[in-house]
Amino acid sequence: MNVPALRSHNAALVLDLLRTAGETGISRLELAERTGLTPQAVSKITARLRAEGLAAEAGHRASTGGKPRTVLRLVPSAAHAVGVHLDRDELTVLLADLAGTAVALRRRPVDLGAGPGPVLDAVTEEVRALLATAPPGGAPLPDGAVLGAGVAMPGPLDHRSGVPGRVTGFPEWAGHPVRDELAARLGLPVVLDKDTNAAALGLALRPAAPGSFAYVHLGTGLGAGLVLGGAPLRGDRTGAGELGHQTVLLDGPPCGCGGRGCLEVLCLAAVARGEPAEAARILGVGAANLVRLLDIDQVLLGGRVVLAAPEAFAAGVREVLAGLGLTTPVGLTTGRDAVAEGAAWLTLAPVFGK
Amino acid sequence: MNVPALRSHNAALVLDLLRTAGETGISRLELAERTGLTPQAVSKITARLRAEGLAAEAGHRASTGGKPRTVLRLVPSAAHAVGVHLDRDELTVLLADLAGTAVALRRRPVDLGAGPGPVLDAVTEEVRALLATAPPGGAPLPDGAVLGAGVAMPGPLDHRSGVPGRVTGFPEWAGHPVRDELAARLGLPVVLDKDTNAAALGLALRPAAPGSFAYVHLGTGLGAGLVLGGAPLRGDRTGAGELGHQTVLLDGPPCGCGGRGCLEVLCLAAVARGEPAEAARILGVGAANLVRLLDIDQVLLGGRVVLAAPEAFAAGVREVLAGLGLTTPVGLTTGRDAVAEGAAWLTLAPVFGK
DNA sequence: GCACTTCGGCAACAGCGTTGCTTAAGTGGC
DNA sequence: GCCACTTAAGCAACGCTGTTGCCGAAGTGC
Repeated sequence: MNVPALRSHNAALVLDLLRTAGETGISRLELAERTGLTPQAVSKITARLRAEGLAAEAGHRASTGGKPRTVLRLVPSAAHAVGVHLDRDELTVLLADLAGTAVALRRRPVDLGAGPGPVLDAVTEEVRALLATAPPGGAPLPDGAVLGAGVAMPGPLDHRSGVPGRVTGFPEWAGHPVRDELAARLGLPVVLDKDTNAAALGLALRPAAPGSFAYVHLGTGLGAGLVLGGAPLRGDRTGAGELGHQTVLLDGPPCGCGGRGCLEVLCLAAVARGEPAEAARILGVGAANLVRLLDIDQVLLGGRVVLAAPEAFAAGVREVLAGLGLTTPVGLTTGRDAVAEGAAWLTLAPVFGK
Repeated sequence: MNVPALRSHNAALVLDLLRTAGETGISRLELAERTGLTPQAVSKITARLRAEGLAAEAGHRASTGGKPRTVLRLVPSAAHAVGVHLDRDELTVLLADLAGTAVALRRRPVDLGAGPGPVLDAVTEEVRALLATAPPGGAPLPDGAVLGAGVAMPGPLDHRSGVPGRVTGFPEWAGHPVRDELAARLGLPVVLDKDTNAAALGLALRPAAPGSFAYVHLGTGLGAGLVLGGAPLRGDRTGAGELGHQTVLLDGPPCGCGGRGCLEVLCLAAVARGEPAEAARILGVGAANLVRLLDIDQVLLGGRVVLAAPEAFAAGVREVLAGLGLTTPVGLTTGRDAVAEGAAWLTLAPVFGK
């Protein structure tokens, strides 16, 4: 690392603290304490950030016997990013500001099975329309205000090259250079990642997020996004989080993956049989395995099947954990746009050194 | 991060490259390429390291039409660390040099069940004896040459505070300040960690180690050390790697942990029944779960039970992985001192920024 | 009204890696 | 044997980082 890299490292550190402070804001001295830098260094860094329009002063704290601290806040409108959630049957595109808040959103049905050509046409159209109209009622976005686009889709795929692998049931996507093609079409930097990873990233960057947690997604399939020590775990082949094909029943029913007794098969079979309590129990066993293996701080449940009966699933999972003496909190994700928001974070995160 | 921190960061970066280059050595220009620093910066850094005695010039490369590159090497004898493996029935202490090579070793039987008092007496005695006699035939160690001691023992424990939890079958250790007491007795900085974590750390720091792997240990129990992206995963409660209590047989035989169908119970039962092939198959299922969930690059098997029939276990695990279409390499750890060597790395690793 | 406390900017500074140049030490053509 | 060329590595000057010392600004409380 060299001196310019040190500079941007520290700027990102300060920006991230401004971000997590949210609308409450944070003073220069608090920034100094949290970063370990001297107050004078923080003054210089925040002066640069203010000059760039990324931060602004916003009132004062109460005095404690001397000059009151000046509160600084992130300026969310200083930059934006596009988040694209390309699901099997639906396309969601949204524009997020620097704080990750969605300021505009478009949605339309798609069929992944139609292949990359027509689907990427649809993505391009929707993103262009999104940028042309957003923000609603505000001034049009100036040049350079959109940092890029993050695209989340079902795995398997390779996040480094931005190329999908053999998506189950959608063979025409395998090997298609989705990231590079979209980058060329949109004229923006594009990042591609698995849907569960994007959702987990978005959850990890919430101000009160625990350091390590698992986002367990039960929808058309079963997958997880793992966040360990604040960072999403992807693995070299973007394969991490394949919770659905964990063997939890030796010599159990066969699965299309070649294995037997896979968590996904058992859990979805219970759902199909109309036994939600059993599905929740099986999901709980999978969650307990995660908690014990990875020593995580929290389990977050999401996905269509879970959100159809959220409290029942949460209670079922909690019961399994409690039965093993685990006190790990079990939460629920809200809203259907978690993946699209996380996709926007794929582009925003580097600004904050994440 | 401030300027002095930047300096030591880069020094650690260079030291780590010198370490992984081993006896082959590495030239200044190669260091510059690998670190991204300019050759001149590398020259300054290596000059400081040479002045401190941590690095030395060692010959030249063949010329490629100009001045031949000067080869630099780590000076392993520049510093040492103590590694302590405190197992249920045996105590191993060794002295490792800066390259992690054991230069002296002592071993004696102990009984963890005797409680912290007599056992820590034994540790103190053995470490003192080790330092008094080592290195054999060489000059006595100068002051400050021993950076500290790493202690590895069976979990559960808290690596941050250096205090064991309720070790199964050894309740008198729970809450005993092992790290602080040993630090006071030895007059050295002490780091405490789980045996599997220490072994995994040592394996992770071998020059050719993959970025992500699992060290699966089958001995008196079943545990794993997880290395993800080059760094051991410990978790906030040092609980990561609890592979033994993964449920792999829903509603299977009960386990002392409160669960059912735990991998450890099934695997050890197969061993006890004299069915090593079945034990290997079960272990393979556990390994496959790890590979799929974490997208790791390699599985390394170790522990007394495995090492009693190493090739049979490796073959059995490979077969399960292959049956699932996984080509992840399965290796074996050699030698009974892997944990003690890893324990020494607990102290050495920070020198190299690890 | 004044002493005191606390915050934050100005100016000078030490030290980082970088740049431009020089010297050292080889190869290979003639 | 000489010389042009190539490559490696150190010296000196430099830009820029965060730090230190100091001072004015802006509050509180006797």
